[in-house]
Parts: sequence; structure tokens; C-alpha cells
Amino acid sequence: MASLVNFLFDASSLAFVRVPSVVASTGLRLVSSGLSLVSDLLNTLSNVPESLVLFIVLESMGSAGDDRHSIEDELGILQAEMERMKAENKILKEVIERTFRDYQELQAKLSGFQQQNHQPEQQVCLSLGGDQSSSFPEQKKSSAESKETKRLEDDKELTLSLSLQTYADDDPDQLEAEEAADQEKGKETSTPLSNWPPPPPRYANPEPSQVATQSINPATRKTRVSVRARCQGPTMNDGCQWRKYGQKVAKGNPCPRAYYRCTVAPGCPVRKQVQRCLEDMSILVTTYEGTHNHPLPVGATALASTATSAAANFLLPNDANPSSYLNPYLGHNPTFSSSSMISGFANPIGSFSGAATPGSSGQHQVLPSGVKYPWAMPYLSSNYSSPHFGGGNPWLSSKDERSTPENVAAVAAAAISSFIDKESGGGRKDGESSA
DNA sequence: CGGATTTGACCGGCGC
DNA sequence: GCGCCGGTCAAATCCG
Repeated sequence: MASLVNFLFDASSLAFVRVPSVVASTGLRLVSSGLSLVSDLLNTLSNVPESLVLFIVLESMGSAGDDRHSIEDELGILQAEMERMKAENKILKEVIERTFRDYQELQAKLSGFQQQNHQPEQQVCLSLGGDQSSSFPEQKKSSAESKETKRLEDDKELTLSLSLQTYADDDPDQLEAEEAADQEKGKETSTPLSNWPPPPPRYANPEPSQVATQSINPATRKTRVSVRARCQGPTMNDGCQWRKYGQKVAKGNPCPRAYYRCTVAPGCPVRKQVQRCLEDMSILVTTYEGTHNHPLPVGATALASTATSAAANFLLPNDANPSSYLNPYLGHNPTFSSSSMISGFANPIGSFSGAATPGSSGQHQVLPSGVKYPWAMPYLSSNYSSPHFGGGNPWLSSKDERSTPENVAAVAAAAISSFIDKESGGGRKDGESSA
């Protein structure tokens, strides 16, 4: 019996628990002295994923005088079966690890392929969790990642996704053409969310000669970042101060779209639009536009500012500065404020952990799904297992509707960080995250 | 009473 | 030219 319990404890830690058929068929005979183990056993099994069906048939002993030999025989059979299942679980674990490695290799190859073809990422779609595929159908073409996305979607994990558009204000014709094309595309698709999130921009891939001569001032770059996150409140608290100046029911979505203006500083051009996703009302789609003209409050940066300016900056292909892809922390955009760089990007992992401490929960229930699927965010997963996340996820368990801006900032920064790693074709190793 | 929110009106772009 | 639509304005209203 002790070996049986030990096995189940070990197996449950691997999240692969299979009760041998012999147990189900013959029943788990327990002597009265072993009943205390049953509760422990059941408590342990309660952590097993619900998809795994467990059958434990408890058959109470009629009396202590049963045939001791038959019990010992059954125990022997059980132990033999346990050993067999143990070996099987080991094999399964190896299969999972091998699959994970293959996925990482494929991901690295994909990134390398994209960089080889010089295909600039025109829209960033970061997702912690799933269901972004519903709004980013074009991404379904990516085989490996789309499968992961689909799998995550099926599990209905909490989601944060981010998309990015950048425009050059000094090229209004191009901007207008793009917007017109966007609307055209929206009509073609005629989906309820055809204009949401904004379709990827299509800026021309300049000739190398043009790269040297065509210098777009980052300060005048018009950026737009769309963030999708599960949020129960009317809006995400990103740490900035916003004033609502309008509300409109957009065509195709009965949920009204709210318009906010940054009021941290007078004349700040940054605006944001907030709208519920039609397909999943629990998802709040927030689109930020513009760049703040003021220092941001601590922790208000990743979504409110850094995500727009910084993400736009480093995601734009820059042949003259390869580090623009690989190292966003360098901040070659001179318009960055130091605060935005620090809390938004400099240490997303640290922000994550700090934001997840008890009592600092967020209203927007953004769950880093890597907790359950570490291969979805392989470079962050190790941090989720940190003591900060122990004993339940505060992002989920929160009943406090007030949020700390650090939460959103950290999630966005972490999501962006994850994207950066994937884009660079290599994974961030532990220890490098806080460099 | 001052700031924030609501909500109908207004404006400009776009397609027909 | 007209209607539709997204975005913005501003007066009215709400609220602490």
C-alpha cells in the first residue's frame, strides 16, 4: 500500500496519473488502518487535470479476518502493475520532453527563416493563452505555432495579446493608402470584428539604398498597439490617467467602443480605444495610439507607452541597426523616457514576480498560461514556478477589482519579452532575463 | 463645486 | 450628392 501511495504521489507530480486497470477492476482494498491514506491520496489526485479520468474503487473490508493470502497476492499484482505503469509514465514523460524540444527547434527554424527572407514583422500578435486565432486568422498558416495556439484556445486560458501598427506621419499618402486598404480588407472579410484588431500594416520593404537615406523620425512615428486581455472591469488599468471623451457603437459589434484621452499631462496626444471582443465578451481589446509627451507614472509604461513606442521601434526592421530586433533594451529611440524603459522592458521578469505578490492583484485577469503550458512561453515558464506564484495565481484568484498598473505593465512587458526572444530565434536562458 | 462621465450632435472620409 | 461610419466635441448629468 505504501508503495502504491508513493507511486501515485510521484506520478501526480508529473501530472500523469494512471490508475492501473487492475485497481479499477479488483478494487483498491484498504484495511482500516490505511483509510487515512485514502484521504491523502484523494487530495493528491484532486490536482490531476480533469481530462484524466481516474477510477478508484474503494471496497471496504468486511472484516479483518479475510484471506490474508489473497490480499497479498493482489498487492503483488498491484505492485507489478505499478512498476509497469511507472515505466510507461517515464516513457510518456520522455515523449513530452522530446516533443517540447522539437517544438523549440521548429520555432527557432521558423524565426531564422523569417529573418533570412527579411520579412519584417508588421503586426505583433502576442498571446498568453489562446483564442487569438479567432481574431488573427492569418496566423493559422503558421503550422507549429498555430497548433499551440489552437491547443491553448481549446483550454480557454486567460489571454493577453498585443498587436502593433506603425505609421510614418511624414508619409501621409502611404498612411492613407494603408487605412483605405484596411477598410477595404475589412469589407472583404465582413466579419463582425473585421476591423478589430487592426490589420497588419503593410509598409514597403525599402531597398537597401533607401534604408540609408530614408530616415523616419521615430518621434513622429504614429504607433498603434492593440492589447487583448481578459478583464472584468470596464477598462484595463494601465497606470495612466485617462479621461473618457466619447463612446460609440461600432458597426458589427454591439459592444460600445469607448474613447479615452490621456490626462496625465495637458496636451498629451495619446488616446486609447476600449472595446469588448464580440466573440468573447470577457476579452477587452484596448488600442493605444500615439506617444506620450510626458514622463509616465511608475509602472504605467508597458502598455501605455512603451508598448507603443518601444515595441514599434524595435520591431521595425532596421538593417543599419540589427540590434533593433535583438535588443530592445538599448532604446535607440531617443524619445524614450527612462521610466518607461525601466519598468516596461528592463526587467519584465522582475516586474512579473513583483506584481504577482499577494495583495497586488489586477482587475484584468491576465493569466500567464505558461503555468500550465510552459512550452507556450518557454522563456518565462521557469519564473512562473517561482515562489511568487505559489499557492494559486493571484491574477486569477483576485476579487479585488482595483488593479496595480505594474500588473498590466509586467504582463505586457513579459509578453513582449517573449516575442523578442522568439523573434531573435533563440530562447532566453535563465539568468539572462534580468541582465 | 470641480472633475469625470454620458450622450446626442457634429464633422470628415469614403463608397455608391 | 447622399448616406454610412468612425471619431470627436461639448452640453448635460453624475458623483465624491
